Amino acid sequence: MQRRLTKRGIERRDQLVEFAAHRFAENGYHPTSVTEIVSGLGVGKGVFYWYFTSKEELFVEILRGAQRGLRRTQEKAITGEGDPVARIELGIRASIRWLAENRDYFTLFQFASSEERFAPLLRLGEDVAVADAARHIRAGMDAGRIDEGDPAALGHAILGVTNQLVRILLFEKGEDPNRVADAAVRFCLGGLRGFSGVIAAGAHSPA
Amino acid sequence: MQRRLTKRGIERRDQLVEFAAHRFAENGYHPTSVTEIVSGLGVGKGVFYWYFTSKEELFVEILRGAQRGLRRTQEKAITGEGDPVARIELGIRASIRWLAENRDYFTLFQFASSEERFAPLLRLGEDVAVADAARHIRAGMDAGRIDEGDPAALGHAILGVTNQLVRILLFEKGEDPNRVADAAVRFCLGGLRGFSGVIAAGAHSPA
Amino acid sequence: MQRRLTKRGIERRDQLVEFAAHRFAENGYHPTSVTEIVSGLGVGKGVFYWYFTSKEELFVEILRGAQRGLRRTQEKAITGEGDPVARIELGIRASIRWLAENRDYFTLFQFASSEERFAPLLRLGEDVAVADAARHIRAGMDAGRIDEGDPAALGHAILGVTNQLVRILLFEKGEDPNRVADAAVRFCLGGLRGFSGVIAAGAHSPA
Amino acid sequence: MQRRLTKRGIERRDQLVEFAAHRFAENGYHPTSVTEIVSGLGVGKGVFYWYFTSKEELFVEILRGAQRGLRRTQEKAITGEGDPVARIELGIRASIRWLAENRDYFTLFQFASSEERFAPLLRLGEDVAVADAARHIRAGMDAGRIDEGDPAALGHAILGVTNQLVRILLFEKGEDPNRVADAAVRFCLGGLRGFSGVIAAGAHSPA
DNA sequence: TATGAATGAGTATTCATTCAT
DNA sequence: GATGAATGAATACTCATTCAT
Repeated sequence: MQRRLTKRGIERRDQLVEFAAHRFAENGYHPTSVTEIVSGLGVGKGVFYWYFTSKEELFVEILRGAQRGLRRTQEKAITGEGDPVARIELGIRASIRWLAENRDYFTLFQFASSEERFAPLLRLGEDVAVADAARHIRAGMDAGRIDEGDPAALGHAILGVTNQLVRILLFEKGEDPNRVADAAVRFCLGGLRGFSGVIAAGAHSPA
Repeated sequence: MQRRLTKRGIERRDQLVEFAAHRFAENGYHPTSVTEIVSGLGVGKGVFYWYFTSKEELFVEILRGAQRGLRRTQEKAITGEGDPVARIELGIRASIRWLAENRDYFTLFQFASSEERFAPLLRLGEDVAVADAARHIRAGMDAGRIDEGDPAALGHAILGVTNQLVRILLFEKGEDPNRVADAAVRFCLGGLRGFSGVIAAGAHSPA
Repeated sequence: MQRRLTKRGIERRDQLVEFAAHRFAENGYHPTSVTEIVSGLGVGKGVFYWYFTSKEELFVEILRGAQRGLRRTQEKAITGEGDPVARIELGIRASIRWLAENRDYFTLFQFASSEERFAPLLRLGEDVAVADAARHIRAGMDAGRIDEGDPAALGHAILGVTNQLVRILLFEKGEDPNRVADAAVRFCLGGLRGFSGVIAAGAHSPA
Repeated sequence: MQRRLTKRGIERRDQLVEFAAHRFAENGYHPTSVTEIVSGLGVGKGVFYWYFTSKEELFVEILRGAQRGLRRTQEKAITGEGDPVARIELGIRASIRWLAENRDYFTLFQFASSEERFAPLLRLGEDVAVADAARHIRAGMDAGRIDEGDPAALGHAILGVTNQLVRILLFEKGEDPNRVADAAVRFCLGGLRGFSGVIAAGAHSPA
């Protein structure tokens, strides 16, 4: 929706985004009704539709904002670092730090990934982050510091580790973000160096 | 619901479970209505509530069945293998094989993880699998084949890698399950051996 | 909506159609809400959507039924009459009689004609009736009893006269249907014989 | 609403009337929202309620304006013509010409006739036009050029023919206004001369 | 005069669940 | 075991109107 907003309008809009993000994270997207959002803010229902064309649009906006925030944090973190492996490490640490501070958004990412409507948008953001990582991985390979392999796949592996450890160690067990980051970094950098496996690749078990 | 079912009753019930699982995976849990399920099977609504007390109960049952299936596959795969690292590898490969053949369930796991109601049940299953892996990891550490660390955390890291690669490489890019397994195994075994990182652990960036 | 209805179901459905037709006629289609319809019948809201997919569908169904009823009446009226002009007259009289007894439907026709969504359906019915009349008119022309001209246009002229006189004389002034029919027939049969006009055709006033 | 308007105010008001009339005709009165009207003109909502107390008031105003316009056209057309039948003919021709050039208003008349709220106003205008015609008809009867009968009823019959032929021939089939007028005049003048019917008046079919 | 913001009752429709047969 | 019918609270969204500035 394109609307010229006054200062007051911008504030209202931000209020809505923030409050809704919190409720969505806490209660789920579907179970959170528009009525709940507006009455939680003590405003009329029309207010919601003055700022957003639909509940879906609001969610997409929240998602976009969160992705932007995470990405900025990552970029800021690796600025000035030249070593590709170090850049990867810094990226992982920055992501975990950001997620620790934005638990709501992490939950929203989780949900978005499970709905056909939102998953593509989420993937878009993931792909950008993974492509970034892949560039560093490529550089690491060229420098002989990382085993040859598909850089994008390795980037996704890092994403998988990070998300799972954040969910379990950080949010479920309440561990310290830095220790979670240590564990993630250690596993990922080890993973990047690879290991051929006990069972010869190709000698797969029968279907 | 506990009901003594005739043979025909059992078939009906299974039909419902199977059909619903497919629709839930395809369309989402919330967007799929009970009406849609029963009319898709050409039966009346009473049938549904004869076998299940609620839509939620049905979903839980589907989830439980899927977890049971995955677990059995994993157990079967490692039976007879004594080496702990090989057991881990076999477990990873078995999981990926099973997920490749049960895409619907993978999607359902995703969704379950995003709803407060179902997440605990999902975690339960994950914890069992992770505990299994952790035992092998512990054994690997004792044998000096795996770097010291928190076995459960490492187990979760493996889970994270596996799920992400399955989603992206297998389902999104359509790669061959065996090649996906190769990539996952390689990354995970490397990860288990760890790598101390370029930046000294503990020397974290400022919050 | 295709549904196997029990006897009770058919009754309910008929109830809904009848009641809604009355309310639509009395109050207008838009101003009459689904809530009003169901609560007027003392049933839950779901009942409405058990029988109809939408308010619009219900209206279309009402419209179709009314058109069918009018048409049947017209057909029955002219059965057995061979003279084309007499057939026209009988058709006019039958229409007016039917409209007098189905005032609600007349009002609904009026409304339908004013909404882009429903107008085409209405025109379809009108066209059928006009085509019927046009056949008789054609026959009348061939017999030299009606002036040459476009039969369809003449049929529409008859329709226009009939509807307007029904609205004004019958419904507004409350005149007797037979007298209204007399006036309509007289005007229409005169109109069919035509009159060249005082001002020469073609000598049109300036735009 | 009575407000002393500046020149600019009058222009704004006219803009609103014109634009709204077009949207109402195109899209229907109910489906066209005030928001749509003001945003279509690129102004705020306050503007609307500065000039009109309600959407309904605006519609009434549009209707009144249209009726005034049509009436003026009719009056101008018959000015200077003394023969009553010719006056009728000129009136019909003028009406059709005006409707051809004001299709939007024709549609609005249609709608107004179908809503209890607006119908009385519409009838008022119709009655004026019919009364006019009735005077000429009366004169024609006195001069023996038109069959005896109820002049008002005959006036309405003319109105019915005109409206229907305009809708079908002019708007639906896109015929030339002059040819439509020829057909209408011919039918109406014929109708005024009447025809006793094949079936004896009074010998009505059974109810 | 005009704007953007807000109101809140109202709308059509959905849907998990229950009921009578 | 199974059906069609019914429930009614809930949902997302609309819109004529009002208000503060």
